[in-house]
Amino acid sequence: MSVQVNPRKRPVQGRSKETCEAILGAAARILEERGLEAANTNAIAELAGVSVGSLYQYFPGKEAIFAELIRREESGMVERLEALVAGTAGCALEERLRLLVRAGVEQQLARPRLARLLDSVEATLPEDEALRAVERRILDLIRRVLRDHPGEVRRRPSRTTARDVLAMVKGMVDAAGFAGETRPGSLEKRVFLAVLGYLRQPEPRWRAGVVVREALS
Amino acid sequence: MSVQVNPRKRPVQGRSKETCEAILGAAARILEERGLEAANTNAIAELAGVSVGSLYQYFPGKEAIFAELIRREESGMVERLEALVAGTAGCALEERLRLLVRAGVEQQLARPRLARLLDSVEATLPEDEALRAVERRILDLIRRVLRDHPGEVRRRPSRTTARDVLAMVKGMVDAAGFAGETRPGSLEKRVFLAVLGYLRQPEPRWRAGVVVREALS
DNA sequence: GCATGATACGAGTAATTGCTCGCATCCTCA
DNA sequence: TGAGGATGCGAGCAATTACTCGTATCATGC
Repeated sequence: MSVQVNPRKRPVQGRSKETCEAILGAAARILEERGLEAANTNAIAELAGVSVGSLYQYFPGKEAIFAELIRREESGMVERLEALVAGTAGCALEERLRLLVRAGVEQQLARPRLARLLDSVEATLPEDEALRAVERRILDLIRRVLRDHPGEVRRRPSRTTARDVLAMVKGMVDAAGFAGETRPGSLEKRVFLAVLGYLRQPEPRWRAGVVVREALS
Repeated sequence: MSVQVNPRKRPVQGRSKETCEAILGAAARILEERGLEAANTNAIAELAGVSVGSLYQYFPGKEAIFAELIRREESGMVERLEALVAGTAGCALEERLRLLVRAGVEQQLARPRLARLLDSVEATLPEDEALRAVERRILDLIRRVLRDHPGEVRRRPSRTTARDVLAMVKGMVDAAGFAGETRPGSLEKRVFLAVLGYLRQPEPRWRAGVVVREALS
């Protein structure tokens, strides 16, 4: 019943490493070119130029392949972001946010369809502690930046705020990729504005008595 | 090869309407409770209490069922939103946005997993003119609201701005639903702040000479 | 009530997909 | 160099899934 998402056996020789890479690369290409339904083990093995037997030697099933792709994508991302945060410790909030946004946009726009699909596949996979840890690191990193500039931000540096920021970035970038935007410049600027706007927007002051009559019958 | 997403035959008698509804309801429940992989035609028919033969009488395949679910969801949404915009013609921008956000949040949070899955399924379906039309109506509606309050918004009322707003709302609400948020109040407020912040955030003034040294080796 | 079309049924078939296993080949190291 | 482990192979079986079709039942108009 339950789905196994961990690799079955670690490759030790050089050629088996290549086999694994070929499998992962083929899975990625099929996902982005033909979609999730087309990404079955036979098709992956064939495009990889490898037999199904070899595939199953290293992965217990296609979910494990997807999971490995996600792990690589996410951990590459988080390491880039953490280096960025560490390397801009003295910089202004706007500069740091701009760089973080740029990294996120570039990552997601490099292979938009693949990134989008991996995101949605991730939601269907069983809980993976390694992935949860990476997710936490990203959220913590956002909170750290917010905490470094207390006077400039009106949102609390909570997990919720971090999740909101991450979600709006992902949402906007995914939509842009889907709509065919490929030049990162304009998108990056808009995402940056959105993030900054959310963090700086003051709580609205309720003018007493302003109640909207229900607009629907 | 290509996938047919239009219904095969319109039900004319009452009982066949019920059959169709049962099929659509069962498909929705399987999607939200067991995920996309489990939503095959046999399972849908069984849960609907209907034979596969009956299912295929009205839908050429499972994709057509999903497409119908999406069409209903989207067109229900767009009609609610359009009524809202029309009914608040004289109101302040903030009130109108708040109501729009509320409608979106409530819709998506009513059955978060289903809404999320339908969104990702939609991306894999072939182009459907009816769905593109609904999408356009939503974007136009956002642009109309922006145009109604020219002095209060710093973004152009373009398709891109509308897409950005829609994407950040969807992104935030999806993430919140996935994280287990069920109370709409707090989420609604944060999404509202994000939208307002994006629309009002001024373009940053570049202080000349502020260039960030590359933070990575 | 009966003729006709609409609706429902579900066993059964074709196609797809997941996965195994026995055997061939390659690599490493003593 | 040869023994043993690592790697690769792919035919083929089992399980799943999509879908059809002959038959039975129901609804409606006459």
